[in-house]
Formats: sequence, C-alpha cells, structure tokens
Amino acid sequence: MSHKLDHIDRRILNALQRDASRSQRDLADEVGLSQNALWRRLKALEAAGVVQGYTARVAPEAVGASLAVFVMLRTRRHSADWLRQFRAHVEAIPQVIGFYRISGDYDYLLKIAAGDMASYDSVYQRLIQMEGLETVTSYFAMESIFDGRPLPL
Amino acid sequence: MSHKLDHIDRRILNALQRDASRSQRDLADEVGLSQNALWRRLKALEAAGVVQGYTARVAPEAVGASLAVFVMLRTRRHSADWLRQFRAHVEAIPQVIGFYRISGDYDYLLKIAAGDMASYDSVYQRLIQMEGLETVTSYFAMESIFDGRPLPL
DNA sequence: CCTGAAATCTTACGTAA
DNA sequence: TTACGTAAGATTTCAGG
Repeated sequence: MSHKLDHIDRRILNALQRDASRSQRDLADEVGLSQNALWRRLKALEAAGVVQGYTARVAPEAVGASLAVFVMLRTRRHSADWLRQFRAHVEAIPQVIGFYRISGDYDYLLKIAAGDMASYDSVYQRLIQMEGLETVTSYFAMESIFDGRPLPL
Repeated sequence: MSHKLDHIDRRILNALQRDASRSQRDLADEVGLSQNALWRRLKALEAAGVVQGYTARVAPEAVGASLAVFVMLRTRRHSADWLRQFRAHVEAIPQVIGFYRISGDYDYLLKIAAGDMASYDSVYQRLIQMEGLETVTSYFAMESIFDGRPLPL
C-alpha cells in the first residue's frame, strides 16, 4: 500500500489531477521522461492504487445540481448494528455525494447535491426517516468559491 | 448557454463521471450511438462547459493527505475589500481543497487536506493570520465513508 | 528506440424524424 | 432543420518489444 513516490511521480500525479486528458507524450515531455518510461510509471501507480481512476468533471448547474448543502448530524444510537443501518440508509440516497464521520459536536458530515430547495427538502425528509438521529443541521452553500482542488503534493 | 440535455447526454455524463478512461467505442455501444455520434456529442458537451475537464483521482493516503478537516468560520468584517483579501488569503493555501460561502451560524466552510495533526496545525496557524475572523471551528474527519460521488442525474 | 495495434479525429454523404 | 449512420482516411496515442 505504501508505494514510495519520488518527485517525478509527484509531478505526474500533480499534472493528472489537473488534467488527465493530455497525451502520455505531452506529459512525458513535461516531466522529462520518455513516453515509454512514463507509461510504466503510470501502470505502476494505477496498480498500486495511487491513481484510483479517471473521471469527467461535470458542471453542477448544467445538470440541475446547483444547490450544495452541508448537513451535520448527531446521533442518539451508537450500536454497531444501528451504525451499519444508518450508513446503508445514507448511501442509498444518490444526492449524498460526500459522507464523513467526524469528531466534535457532531458525528457525521454530509455533502448534498440538490437541484433546488424543494429537491433538497425531499432528500432531507428521506434522511430523517432514519430513527435515532438527535440533531440535523443544514448549511446551505450560497456560493461555491472552489471545490475539488488537487491534493497538495 | 444552458445546453439542453437529453436522456442520452445524461447517460454519457453518468458513465464519464464514473470512469472517463473508457474508449469512445465502448461508451457509444453502451448508450446506443455510433462512435461518430458520440464524438459529436462529447465535443458539444465540452464546448458548452457541461464537461469541465478530466481528472485523475488520487488516493489521499498515498500522497500523505490522510487527514481531512472541515473548518467552519464566522467573520467580524464584511466590507467588500476585506472579503476580497480574505478569499485571496484562503486561496493561497494549497491544503484548502474546498471553499464555500454558507448560510447559517457560520459564514464559510473550508475543506482541508492535511498529512497529520502537525501539518494541519500549520495550515490553521496560517489561516488565522487573517485578521477579522471571529470563530474558527475545526471538525476532524475520523473516517471518509465516501466522497466525490458522481452528481445524480 | 522502434513498431504494430488501437483509438481518436475529421470529412463527406445519405437518411430519418 | 437537426441529429444520426456509415464509411473511409489521416493522425495520434497506446502498449509494449
């Protein structure tokens, strides 16, 4: 799991996090490798799970997901069984695009992608059908200044 | 501007959000188009800004960014000038990978990618060098259950 | 470094809704 | 008109030898 990364690997990952549509030749030139050497490194990084995949970034407004909402919640129940059910419940809601267990005043943080208030409300209603929730607080994004920045290397 | 999406466009976007490494021929077969027709749609979606780009997904633990922290903060100042400075200040910190202006008890939500507590603390120290912050609350991710799910279509 | 295979890009034209 | 299909060819990129 601990695939040692050198500075060339980091440059490769940095570039690919920003734009994965470039050709291997371009990228190879930039990092000072032959196309073939780059190809071997890429395969190794993919095989090691460092690169988990390639995805298209879609404009939320273009697909009717302009409203981002962050939900913080505290639970009353803490049994293993309840937790498993709760996670399954949350995972089954496709508008939940991020799901973190956190420390502090709350137990979980969810990021929701909704179309508008009405569509968010239906997500909310579905969410709180789970019994055992103590507090559910919604923070609405007024503006997404940026998101999904590349991980710093 | 608002590029009307039909059912096939949605299927294309759905597939590409999950895996953008597939060949056009594969994708074309799946959605029931010729490779050529798919290519034309893709170019149109890219030109319209619906597809904003293609990125590699990198495993955070593999690049020493295992600690995710969510920072919520409230500000004391609200002048246009101060806001501009504040945003520039935040944007200049590469470990801040998400930045939202929100409603409610707090004004901003930040997502931080750090290596460990010590490296988070240096981000925190840098963050609070900005004068005019009233409250800065950190929520540490104990577990990332999932994140970066495709936008629901 | 070299190369065969594959994928992408481009043009052109005929067809269907 | 607008989008699709087929087809063919040029070019680029991939995946190795």
